[in-house]
Amino acid sequence: MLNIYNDLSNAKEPFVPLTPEQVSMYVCGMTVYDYCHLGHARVMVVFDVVYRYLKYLGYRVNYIRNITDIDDKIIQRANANGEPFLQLTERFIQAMREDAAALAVLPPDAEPKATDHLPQIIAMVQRLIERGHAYVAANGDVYYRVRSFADYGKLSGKSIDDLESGARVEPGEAKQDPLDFALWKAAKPGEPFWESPWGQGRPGWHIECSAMSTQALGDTFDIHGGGADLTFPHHENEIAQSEGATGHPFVRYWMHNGFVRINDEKMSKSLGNFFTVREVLQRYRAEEVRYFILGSQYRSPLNYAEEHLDHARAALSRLYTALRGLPPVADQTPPASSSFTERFRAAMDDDFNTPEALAVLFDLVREINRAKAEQPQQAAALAAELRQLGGVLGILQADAEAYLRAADPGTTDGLSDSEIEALITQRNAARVAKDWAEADRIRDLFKQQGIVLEDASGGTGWRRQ
RNA sequence: GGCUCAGUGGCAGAGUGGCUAUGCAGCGGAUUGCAAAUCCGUGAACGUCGGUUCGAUUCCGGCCUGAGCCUCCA
Repeated sequence: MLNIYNDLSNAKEPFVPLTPEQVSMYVCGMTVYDYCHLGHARVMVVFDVVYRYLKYLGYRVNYIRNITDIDDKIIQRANANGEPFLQLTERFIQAMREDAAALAVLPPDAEPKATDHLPQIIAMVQRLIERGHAYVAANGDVYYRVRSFADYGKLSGKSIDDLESGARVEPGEAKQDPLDFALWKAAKPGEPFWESPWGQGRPGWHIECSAMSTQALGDTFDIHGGGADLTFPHHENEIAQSEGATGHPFVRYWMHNGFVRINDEKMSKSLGNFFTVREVLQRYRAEEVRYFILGSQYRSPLNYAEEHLDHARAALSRLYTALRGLPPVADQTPPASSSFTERFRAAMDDDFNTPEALAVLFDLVREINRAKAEQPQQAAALAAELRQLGGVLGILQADAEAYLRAADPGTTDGLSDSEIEALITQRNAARVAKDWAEADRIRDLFKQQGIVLEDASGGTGWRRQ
C-alpha cells in the first residue's frame, strides 16, 4: 500500500483517495517570467514520477499543474523589456514546455493559467468577502482577514501570534492587520488590469491557485504539491482562501519537495546562484539530469555538482549496458510478478523512495548480466522488467545501443559513425594479421575521441564514454 | 527568537533494534593478444553524551553542527 508523507501531519500516512480508483492532484507550477532553473526541474520531475507511479498502480489520475502568468515580477520584467506582459509570458510558457519535454516530463492533464480564470478568482474573492474573511480597503485592494480563519498556520506549524511580531505593512497597503494578505490589487497606472466589483485591478499572488484548483478538482481533492518554499505563505494562504470560501476541507495530502542546493546553499533566484535547465542541458543529457534528481529522495536536499551529474552518467551507462543486445520492451512481456518488481513497489510505496527503487534496478542489472550468456530468454524477460520499471521513473526508454553511442551534449566529435566503422574494419584486419601494434594504435586513436572499443566474440562493438 | 528537517563507509545515497543496501572509486581473481564490458570475492560507516534493552547506527532525552521557512522564490 502506498504511503505518503503528509506535511499537514508531518507523518507518513496510508494513501486513500477521496474517490476509489481516482486521484486528483494539483501542483504549483511556474511563474513565467524567466527560464526554468533546476529547482523547477526538480518539481516537474518529482511530481511526474508521482503521476506515473499512481497511474502504474492503476489509478485514474487527474493531474493539474498551473501556470501563474500575472504577478508583480511579470509586470516588472515586461516593463523592463518594454513588451506586453502576455508576450513575455507566452515566450516563457513555450520555453518551459520545451524544458519539460526534454526532461521526459509527461504533460499534465491540464495546465490552467491565472489569466484565464479571472471570473473564478473574482467569484472566490467575493465569496470570501460575503463570509467575512475578506474586506475591501479604501485604496481598492481586497485583503484576506487572517485572524478570521481559526486554522491559519496548520500546514506550516506557525502560530498567528508569532507571525504577528514579524509582520509588516508595505507602503501603499491598507491592511487592517499586518498579517492580512492581498487577494486583489487595485491597478496602478500602466499596469495590466481586469474589471472587478472593486474597480480595475488584478489578482494577488495566492488566490489564483485556490480558484484554479477548486475549479478543476472540486472543493476537496487528494494531493497538492510544490516546492518546500511554497509551504509558507503560499500554501498556507491557499488553505485559508479555499476553506474560507467553500467551508470544506481543501487538500488531503500535502507534498513538498526539498530544494536544489549548490555548495550547501539553496539555489534560488534571489541568491542568483541558479542554473537554468537549458544551461545544464548543454553539458548533460536530459536523462542524466533526471537520474540525478531521482537519485535522492524527493524531500531531501539535492546538492548540485558536476561530479553528481557525472555519477548519473556512469549509472545510466551501466543500466543501458545491461539492456544492450536484448530485445526492446515491445517484444517481451515482463513477468506479472517478481521479487524485483515487488521490491521496487515496496520502495515506491514508501513515500516514493526513488533511490531505493533505483537500487532494485541495479540488482536487476546484475541478474540480467548473469543470465545473458547462458539463458538469453531469461535475460530478455528481465530486461523487459527493467525497462518497465525504468518507465515508471521515466528513464531507460531509449534504444540501448543508440544511447551508448550518442555523443554527449557540448562535445564536437570529429568521427562520424561511418568513419568509426571504417577504422574498426581496418583494425580488425590488423588483428587478424596479429599486428597488435597497429590494432592498439587504432584503439588509442579511438580512446582520444572518447570512444571505447569492445572486442567480443560476435565482432567489435563501440560506444562513447 | 519561533517552527521544520537533517548529520551514515573515499564520494553520493537508502535502510534497519541483532542478519550484504545500491552506484561510483579501491583491492584481489576470472575473462581478454592488450583492453572494454561483465562476473566472483573483498576492505571500509552510522555527529556527540547519556538512557531504555540481553543487544542500538536504528527507540528516548540532552548537546554540537548544518540547511530551510518566518519577506519574492520550486
